[in-house]
Amino acid sequence: MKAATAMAALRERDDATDIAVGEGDDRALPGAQVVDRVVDILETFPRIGPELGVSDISRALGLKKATAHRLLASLRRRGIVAQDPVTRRYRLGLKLWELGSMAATQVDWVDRVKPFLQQLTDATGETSHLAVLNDGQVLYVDKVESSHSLRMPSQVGKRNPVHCTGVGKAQIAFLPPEVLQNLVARRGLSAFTPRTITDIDALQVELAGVRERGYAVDHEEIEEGLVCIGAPIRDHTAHVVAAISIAGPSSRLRPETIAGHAREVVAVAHRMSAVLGCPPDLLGPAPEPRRT
Amino acid sequence: MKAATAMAALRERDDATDIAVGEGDDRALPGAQVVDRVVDILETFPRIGPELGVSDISRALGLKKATAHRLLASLRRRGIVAQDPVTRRYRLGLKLWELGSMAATQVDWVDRVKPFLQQLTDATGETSHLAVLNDGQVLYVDKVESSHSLRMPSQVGKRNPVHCTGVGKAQIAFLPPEVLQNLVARRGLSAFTPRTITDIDALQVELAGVRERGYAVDHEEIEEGLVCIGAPIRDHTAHVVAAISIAGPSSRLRPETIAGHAREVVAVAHRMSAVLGCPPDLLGPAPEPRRT
DNA sequence: CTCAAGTGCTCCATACTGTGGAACGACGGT
DNA sequence: ACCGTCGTTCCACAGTATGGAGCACTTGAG
Repeated sequence: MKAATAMAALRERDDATDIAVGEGDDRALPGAQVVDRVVDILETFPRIGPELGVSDISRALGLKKATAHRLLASLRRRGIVAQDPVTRRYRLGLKLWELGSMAATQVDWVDRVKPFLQQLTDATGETSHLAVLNDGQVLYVDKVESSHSLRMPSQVGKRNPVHCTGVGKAQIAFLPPEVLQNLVARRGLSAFTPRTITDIDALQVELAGVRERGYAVDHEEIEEGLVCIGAPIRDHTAHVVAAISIAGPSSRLRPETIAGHAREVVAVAHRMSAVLGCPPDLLGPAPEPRRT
Repeated sequence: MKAATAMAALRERDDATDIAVGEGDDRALPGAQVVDRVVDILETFPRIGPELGVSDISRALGLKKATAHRLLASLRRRGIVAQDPVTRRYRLGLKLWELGSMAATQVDWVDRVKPFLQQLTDATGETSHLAVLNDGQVLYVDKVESSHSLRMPSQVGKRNPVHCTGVGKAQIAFLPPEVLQNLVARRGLSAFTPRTITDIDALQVELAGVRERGYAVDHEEIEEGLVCIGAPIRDHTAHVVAAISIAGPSSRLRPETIAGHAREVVAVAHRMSAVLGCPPDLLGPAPEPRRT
């Protein structure tokens, strides 16, 4: 039952919004204006900068300065945003972080699979990520840094497109076809590098390969020199609820070493799925274990 | 400069609200009603339960069902809350977690000191915590679990009183006297166990000891059988900005072993302070290093 | 099965609430 | 001293959120 609610939590907007035809539905329903503006303000901080003044926000959102100030003052009183006492500029507050961490613990399985991430980094020596599908993008939930000096900046809380990431392809490969169509229609297939897959048919072929192998590879499709290997995690109903990946420079994750690393990724993913109660026979393809 | 903003971010409401005489200041300023109601709704989830219906919330907050529904619908549209497609009940959404994690990365030093927490747990074998002072309470920002089977439940994102925790006492010991007075006046000194310090004068004596030793000990003051050893972390201006602690059962953290463990805690805290640019001569008392 | 009490949700006239133009004092840079 | 910009305050207006009433539906007891 816990897993059932966990699964529901995952699909969130993917069930509600992705399947729905449009997404910019009835925007002007009553009670929405202030709420929308508040959320807009909060989303401005990640977008523009970590520390913003009233004027910055009013300019970025087209609000009057007085309005922006009033909303910010209300949010400050509640600790949602904080104000630097000397510069008088605002930043996101710790109360917001507190609420956010409560949201995370509600997705109860996250805590249960986190320990395995460390195993993955230990086994491969590369940075590993845990990500879920949310609102048509992948959202990085946790990571364990590689000990190598060459590594990526922090990604926890960040979003990325699904079609050019290991964790993305590992998850969308198992979506119902019409949901995938909808997702692509809404988010598009933007190119980030020459190797990004921008054609829907090519993507379908790629995803068929993912289903067959049980893991997904991102060959510098979102960033030059960055290679990822991702594998899906399934809950007790065998639905894909998240994905893990390792990420490293193409100099370390070379074509001839990828299969070996993928074995580790899939092995850890299967262990996570088992913890979530996934029946062993529904785990999906497992590469033959390393001979010892 | 990064450290300067980091410091400001810490003190947030402690400068703004704690020092101010009252805290329930001008509540009825315009633009506040909807914002307050929205924050009230969000805070209801941690307080009542992780999954609430419209009626639950309207009852808990005294809102009309229609109002609660309208606000929840607005929040859902933005992903701040999510709705289970079958039970139609609401829970905190991943967008909130996303925003919260952005708030955390804005306190940029957190990422810089996190690696040291693992060192502390490795050295002591106990669960270690990183916490900041916020709104007159300690807020747990990160933790590394002990490998022991006997351990505490997840505390990240949770709040605790300052007067009966290692991380709390380690921080309030270095507050300006009037700020401490204010804090105690607002939060009180509630008793959780027979050993909780509930007298302000006794607390002052205890805190003087903390300043002298450079670390704070919680001897089952918040929970029977739970012992914590905390030490402060200072930024480049030598201000205390956070604290770390180890926590374990009184059976493992016995009186005769505490001094030894405290050495480790203080050593790691000093290492963290050094990373934040604290001048070595302002680190505070350092117990003589272990002889090798 | 029936009924009643519960749920989440919708509608709409009312009036309360948030809006934004204008103005203020305070900085910080020319 | 100037000017531009900052965050902040004020207040009349009107646009917006409010909540009572009622909807369709599920749940559980009789």
